[in-house]
Amino acid sequence: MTSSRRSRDPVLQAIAEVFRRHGYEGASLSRLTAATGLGKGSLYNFFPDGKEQMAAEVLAHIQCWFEAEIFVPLKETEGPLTGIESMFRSTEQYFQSGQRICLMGLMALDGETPFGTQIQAYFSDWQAALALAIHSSGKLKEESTDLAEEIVSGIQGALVLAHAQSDAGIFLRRMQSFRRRLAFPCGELQ
Amino acid sequence: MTSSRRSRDPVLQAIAEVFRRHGYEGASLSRLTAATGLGKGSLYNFFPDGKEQMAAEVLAHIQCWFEAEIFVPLKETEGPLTGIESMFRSTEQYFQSGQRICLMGLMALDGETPFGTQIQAYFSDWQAALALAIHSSGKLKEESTDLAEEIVSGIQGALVLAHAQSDAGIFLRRMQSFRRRLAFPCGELQ
DNA sequence: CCCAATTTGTACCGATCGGTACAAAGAGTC
DNA sequence: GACTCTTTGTACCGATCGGTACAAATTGGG
Repeated sequence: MTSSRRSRDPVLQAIAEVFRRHGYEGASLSRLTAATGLGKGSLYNFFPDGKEQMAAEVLAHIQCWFEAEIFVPLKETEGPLTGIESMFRSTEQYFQSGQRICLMGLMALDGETPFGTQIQAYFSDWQAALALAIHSSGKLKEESTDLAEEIVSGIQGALVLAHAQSDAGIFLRRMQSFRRRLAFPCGELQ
Repeated sequence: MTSSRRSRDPVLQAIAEVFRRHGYEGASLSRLTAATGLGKGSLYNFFPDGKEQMAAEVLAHIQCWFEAEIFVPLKETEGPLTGIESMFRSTEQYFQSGQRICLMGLMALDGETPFGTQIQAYFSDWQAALALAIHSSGKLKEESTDLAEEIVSGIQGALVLAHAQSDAGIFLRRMQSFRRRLAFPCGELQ
C-alpha cells in the first residue's frame, strides 16, 4: 500500500505526458503501457476504471500542483508583485518555456470529454487568484479581473502559437509582455 | 466531374466539423460517414488517400478562406483601421463569437500530425499580414510585430478559455480589448 | 519461513479502427 | 437503348482498440 502510493506519482506523470502528446482519444493503452513501463495488468490494478480514471487523476494532480505552487502564492504573498512574479516564473518553468503544452487547454479544445467541470475549475481558480493579486497591487477591481482574463487566456494562446511555430521564444516574449503590462501603475492604458 | 466539384465543398465542411469536435485521432471513419451522409465507398472515392487527405484538404480550405477574407483585406485596404476592424469582424463571425474552435490551433496542440508546415504557414501569414496593417496605421515596426503576435496568440487563447468556460463572452471581451489596445496612437504604453 | 495480499504478465474478448474489393446502380453521350 | 464512366453500398480485411480473466510471480508481516 505504501509502495503503491510511492510509485503512483511517476506513473501519473508518464501518463500525463501521453495525454499531452496525443490527446484523450489518441492516448491508447499501448502508448500508456509503453510510456509507463507497466503491463495492462498493473495499469488496471492501479486504475481499475481504465483510461477515464487515469485522465481524471492526471487532471486532479495538475490542479493540485497549480493550487499549491501558483494559486496559493498569488493569494497569500503580501508583497503585491512577488506573488505575481512567482507565478510567471513557475509558469515558465512548468511549461518548459513554452515547449510543453497545457493539458487543461488541450482537453478544453478536445471537448466531448467528461472533464468539463475540472477544466472549468482550473481556469476560473487561476483567474480568480490572479485577479485578486492584481487588485491588491493597486489596480481597480474591474481592471484586475479584465487583466487576469487577458493573461490567463494569453498564456494559453502563447502555448498554442509557440507549439505551432516550434518557437519557444514566442511564449517567453508573451510572458515578458504581460510583465510589462502589469508594471504600469494604473489604468491609463485602457 | 462538375458535380463532384460542386458537392466537394459541403462535404469538406462537414468533415471539418468532425475534426474540430474530435481532433485528428478522434475523427473516426464512422463519425465521418455519419457527418457527411456518405458511405465509405463515396468517401474514399472523393479522398483516395483517406483520412490524411481529408484533413489536408480541410486545412487547405481553411487557409484559403482566411487568405481571401482576412489576410488580403489586412494587406490591401488603404484606410489603416478598416482592414483591421474587418479582421476582427470576420474573425468573430468565423469563430461564431467564440463558440467554434480554431482547427489550426487544435491541430497545433495535437502534435504528431503531418500538417506542421500548413499550420505554421497559417499562423505566420496571419501575424505577418496583421503586423503590416498595424505598421501602416502608424505604429513602429517593432511594436507592430509584437502587437500582431500578441493578438494572434491572444485570439487562440481566448478561444481556449471561452470553450473551457462555455462562455462566449470571454472571446468577445478579449476581442474588444484588442480593439482598445490598437486604438491608442503610439507606443507610450510599453 | 510461511502465508496472505498485492503486483505482474499473458492470453483473450467483442468492438471498432482505417482501408480495400467489387459489384450494383446512376448518369451522360451518342 | 447500348455504351462508357462515375458514384454508391456492402462485405470484408488485418490490426488495434479498451477492457477482462486469471494464474504466476512478487512482496511484506508474522
